[in-house]
This record gives sequence, C-alpha cells and structure tokens, in this order.
Amino acid sequence: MSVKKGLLGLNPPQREAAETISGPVLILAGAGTGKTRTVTTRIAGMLYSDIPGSQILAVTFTNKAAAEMRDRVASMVDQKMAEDVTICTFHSLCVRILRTCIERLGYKKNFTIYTASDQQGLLRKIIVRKVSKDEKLEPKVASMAISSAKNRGERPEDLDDALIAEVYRTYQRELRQLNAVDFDDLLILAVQGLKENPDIKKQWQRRFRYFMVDEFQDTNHLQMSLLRLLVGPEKNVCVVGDDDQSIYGWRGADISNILDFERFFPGPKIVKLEENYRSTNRILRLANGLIRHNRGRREKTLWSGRGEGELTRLIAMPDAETEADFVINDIVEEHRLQNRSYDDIAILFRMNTQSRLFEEKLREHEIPYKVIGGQSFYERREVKDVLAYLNLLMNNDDDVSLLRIITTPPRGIGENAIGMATQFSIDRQCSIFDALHDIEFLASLSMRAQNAISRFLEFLDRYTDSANTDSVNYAAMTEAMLEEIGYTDYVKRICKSPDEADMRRRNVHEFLEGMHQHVSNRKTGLRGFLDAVALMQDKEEKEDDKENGTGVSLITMHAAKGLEFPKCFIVGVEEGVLPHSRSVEEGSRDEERRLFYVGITRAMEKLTITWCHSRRRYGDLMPCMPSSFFKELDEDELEKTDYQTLADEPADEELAADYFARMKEMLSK
DNA sequence: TCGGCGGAGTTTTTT
DNA sequence: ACTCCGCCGA
Ligand SMILES: Nc1ncnc2c1ncn2[C@@H]1O[C@H](COP(=O)(O)OP(=O)(O)OP(=O)(O)O)[C@@H](O)[C@H]1O
Repeated sequence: MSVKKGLLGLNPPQREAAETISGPVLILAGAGTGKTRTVTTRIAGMLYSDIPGSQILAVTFTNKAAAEMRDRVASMVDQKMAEDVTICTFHSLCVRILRTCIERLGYKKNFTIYTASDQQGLLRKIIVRKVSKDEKLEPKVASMAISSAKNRGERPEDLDDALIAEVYRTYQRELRQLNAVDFDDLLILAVQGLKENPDIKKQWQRRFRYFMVDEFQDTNHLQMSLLRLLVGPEKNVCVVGDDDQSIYGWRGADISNILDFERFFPGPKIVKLEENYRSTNRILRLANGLIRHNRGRREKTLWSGRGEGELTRLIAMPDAETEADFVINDIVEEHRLQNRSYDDIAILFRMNTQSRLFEEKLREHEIPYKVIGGQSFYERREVKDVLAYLNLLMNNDDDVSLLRIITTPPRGIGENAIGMATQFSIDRQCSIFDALHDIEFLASLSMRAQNAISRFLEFLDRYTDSANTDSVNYAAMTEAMLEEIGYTDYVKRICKSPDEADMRRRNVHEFLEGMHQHVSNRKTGLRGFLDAVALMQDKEEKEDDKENGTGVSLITMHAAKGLEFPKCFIVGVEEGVLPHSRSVEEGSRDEERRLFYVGITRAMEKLTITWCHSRRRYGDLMPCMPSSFFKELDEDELEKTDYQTLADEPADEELAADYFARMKEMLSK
C-alpha cells in the first residue's frame, strides 16, 4: 500500500509505466503529458517498495533537469532514500566512470576536463603550427567538425577534409599528452573503457539495476552505446521521449535511437500518453498546428483538461529596444495587477545574445531575474585565470592552463622563453611543465629567465602539494596564492576603470566563496569541484544561493526544454533567427520548427510571441522579416497586433510617450 | 618583457 | 557596437 501511496497523482497509463519496473519500458508522448513526472514518481515508487536507491540510475540531458528531478524525488520520499539515487547527466556519469578506470586507457587519474574555451585554445595553437596562413581555419569551426566526427564515431582517417583530419589527429595526440579530455572524450572513453575491460563493465553493471533516461530523443549513438553497456541482463530500463521535441540533431542526437531501443531491448512495454496537464487548449492547438507541418512525423493525439484559455498574442515591434520595453512593461503590469509572481514568467529566445537587452531593462526596473545558461560566470576572464591555476595544480601536465597563467600576472618569463619551452616540449613529447624542469632546456636560456623559471616552479610545487592534500581549506589556500603572486594588483593594472577592477575582484571573491561551499558541502575535494565546474553543474546552484532564487527566467528555447511557466514570451521571432539562417542553410528547418514547438509548449496559461521590423546587427540597424513559421500558425488561436495599435490604447500612454521620445531622438541624429 | 592600440570578426543551439 | 587578438613602441 505504501507503493500505491507513492504512485498517487498518476493517470492509468502513467501508472502502468511507473509500476512496470522489470524489463524495458518505452514512454513516447507529446509535450506536457507528464513523462518526467512519471519517471520521478516511478523512482519514488521503487524506493517505497524497498529497492535501494543506490541501484537506481536516472540520466537526464541537462544539469538543470537533473537537479529538478532530484528535488522532485526528494519531495516525495524520505530525504535519505532520495540521496542514494544517482540522478545525473550522461557526461557526469562518464566522469564518475572514468575517474575509476581511465588509467586503463592510457591517461592518468588526475586528468583535466577541457571546456570549450580550453579546447579552442589548444586548437588555435595547433592550427597556427599546422596550417599555412592562406588556408584559414577557425578554431571554432575545427572544434565543431571534430566534435561531430567524434560523436559519429569517426577517427581522423575517416574524414574527407585532410586539413581537419590532420588537426584532429594532432589535437587528440596532444590532449593525451596533456592528460586532458574534452566533452566528447568523456563519452568516447567511458564507452571504450567499459568495452575493453570486462571486469570494469561487470563492476558497473552490478552497481545499477534500474535505469531511466529522460528526453531520450536527444541521445546520440555514443550515449546509446553507453546505456547498452551499463544495462545488465535484466534489462530494467525505462526511456521517455518525444520525437517532436528532438532539437539536438546538430550534436549527433538521432531519433532512430527510439527505434533502435526496441531492437536492443526487445519487447518493451510501450506507453502512450495523450492528456496534456500543462497548457490550455488554445496553446496546445497552436503548437499542434505548427508541428503538423513537419514531414514524416507520426501524428499524436494531445488534449488538455485545462480549459480553452486565452488567445496567444502575436505582436510586431518596430525594433528590439521597443520589444524589450513592451515585454518588461507587460511583466510589471501583470505583476502589479494580477499579483503574478516573477517566478511564473519566462522570456524565451533563440540565441543567448538576445537576452542582453532584456537583462538591462529588467535591471533598470529592479525586477528580479535569472539568466539560465548563457555566458557563464566561469567564462569570466578573472575566474578563468583562477580556474587555470587550480587546474594546473591538480594536473601539472595541463599545458593550456600553464600557458594561460605563466604570464598572468607577468613574472619575467616572456614570449621567448615560453616559445622555446613549447618547442622543446614538442620535440621531446613531454609537457611544458617537464620542459621547464629540464636541465638541457634551462641551459639554453639567459640567467635571468632561468631564475624566473625556478621561482615559478618552486611556487607551483609548493601549491601543488597543498592542493593535493585533504582537509586543506582550498579557498584560503587560493587566496594566499593570489596574494603571493600579486594577482589583485595585476587586475587593478589591466582594468580601465576602478569600477571594473572592483567587479572583477568581487567575482574572484564570489568564486572562492562558491568553491568553499561546494567543497565543504560535498566533501568531494578540489578535484570534485573542478569537475563540477567543467561540467557546468554548479550554475543553477549559484542562482539558488542568491536567496529564494526568484525572478523572471531568461532562457533559450533549447535550455527551456522540460521546463514550464504560466506566462511565456517568445521574443525576436524573425526569419533568420527562428528559423536561424544557419539552420536553413544546413537544411534543418524541421528541427527549427520543433524548437519553436518546444518554446510554445512551455507556456501553461498565457503566451506572447513578438518580432521586430528591424534589429541591430554588427552595429547597424537591419530590416527584418517575420518568421516564416507564422504562416503555419492557426489564425484562430492568435491575436495579431502591432506595437502601434497597442501604444494607441490609453492604458499604455506612458509607453507610447517613451516610444515617440525615442523616435524623435533617432530622427534628430 | 609589458601594456596600449588598432583591426578584424562577431550571432546558433549544450555538455 | 563590442570584444578579442596580434603587433609594436617603451
Ligand atoms: N497525472 C497528472 N495529474 C496532474 N498533473 C500532472 C499529471 N501528470 C503530469 N502533470 C503535470 O503536468 C506538467 C507537465 O509534466 P511533465 O513536465 O512531467 O511533462 P513532460 O511530458 O515531461 O513534458 P515535456 O515533454 O514538455 O518535458 C507538470 O506540471 C506535471 O506536474
């Protein structure tokens, strides 16, 4: 009966899926039909029937989804029970696997996880060395090409482009030498580790008995391989997904995994869910009408018991500035008149850069908000500097970090010495750290440089020791280290204004605070903290720390998948933005349509879609066209207006005055 | 060796 | 418009 209690709040098909804990289960259902709720309740139900949490693994696609699932499970069962369940992303699961067995694959245990910017730093170095000036290759382009090759399981020799193949080969060799792995390697190496080492595979298969994967439509082949390796002969594996919400094709995600699921895990119980518990029928019909334009898709029934609701507004704006003003005004009004919590409101967009204007306006109006995803705190220059120091202390062979900090602040080791050390490390196939120790290398330098290097190495050794000692206060250690090298003064020097220097100092402080908290809460050591940062696991937590974590959410439609908000704005919906021109070029219009579908289906009660007649691009004002997807939206579910009409309404006098004032200003320029 | 200036490129989406 | 990278003068 306690099992039943756990499964309360599910409808019959959901319940059937939750109760079927033996053998494969495939839940295929549209947006908002309670797939995730079924999974979380399923976990809770299992815990109620005395299955140890430690045997349960639930994999999600983003850290945010993992955190949310963990919270939801924790609210349903005893705290202790919930803690034992492993709920994480594929990537963090791989890190856990690799920390136990990467030595079998020729890496050292203290390997560093390279973020996108570390990766591009390394690629830049390789490109400069390998590629002549006339064939120009952007590090970013190279990283995309290499990443997609890796996700397709292709080796350098499988690539058509000889240039990329050569860069790829060198890149991979260097990563190994630096004892570093990139994001894709996490998956590749974990799969390889399990495949090549039956004992390790057995060990991990014994570790978990029950598996769940949310947003299964977004898994790629590597992730599928990993799942197959982990799932034991019992095949207790439940995956949930929606082919209409597949939006990560560009990362190698392939919905044919859904078909393959039946192949690898034969005879699954297939569950279909048709009742949407999230949105009003008007919103649902709008979304269904749009997605129906995708070719080769299986039609789904989807209905809602939440009433008809309001029409979706589709509003034309003169420019992005006015758009932001309008949205923020609407939010203020809703908050004041309807007493709507800011937490219930989200602004969705296609690209992270689109959030900036909205952030500014929200700050202006002193409205609390949170930017989810986007330019991370950890991408800040000063934070990256400190991170590079810490990464280097944990892995002295990490040349990318070493090269970053050896001149930050300048310490008498200049371009010349660094260039020679790099060359030496290439010739000798060793790390730069090792090169700096080499007597023969040192002999080729001036006395001055030799002294600077030996001071630097002494410094590194000293802090490497404390960083690798347990029960050290790492934040205090880092602070002492920064003090010793005069980092704060250095920052002051390179900043243009005292304000900027102050902000950067505060960022470093906040970073150290966060580090201290993470390390003392989880007892994972400095290594664990650095892994979490690389996997971007801490981002959300930071938000929460900022008391109650309340506010309007600013989020891309990609990152919003799986979330829901009573009131949503989808902004900047212009041709070239959604669908994005690059996607149209690549022929993935259908995926863009799915993305729009995901955006629309985030809204529970009220949806507003806006677009601009003109938008600033590369500095100057460019005319824009409305998204071609608008033609596919059912007119009956829409209330089409433009800003002018709204501004003429008396309620918005203030806003109109604002607008005309700005027009005047623009004309007078 | 260091810091300031000028030019180029910038806008997908995430782990 | 804004940021990052590379080049050059002190
Ligand atoms: N049986 C139910 N009774 C009441 N509410 C439900 C039920 N099932 C789901 N819900 C609610 O419906 C909303 C959507 O659920 P959930 O997020 O699990 O859907 P989903 O299928 O995972 O959606 P998406 O595919 O968009 O991520 C949630 O607020 C959830 O609490």
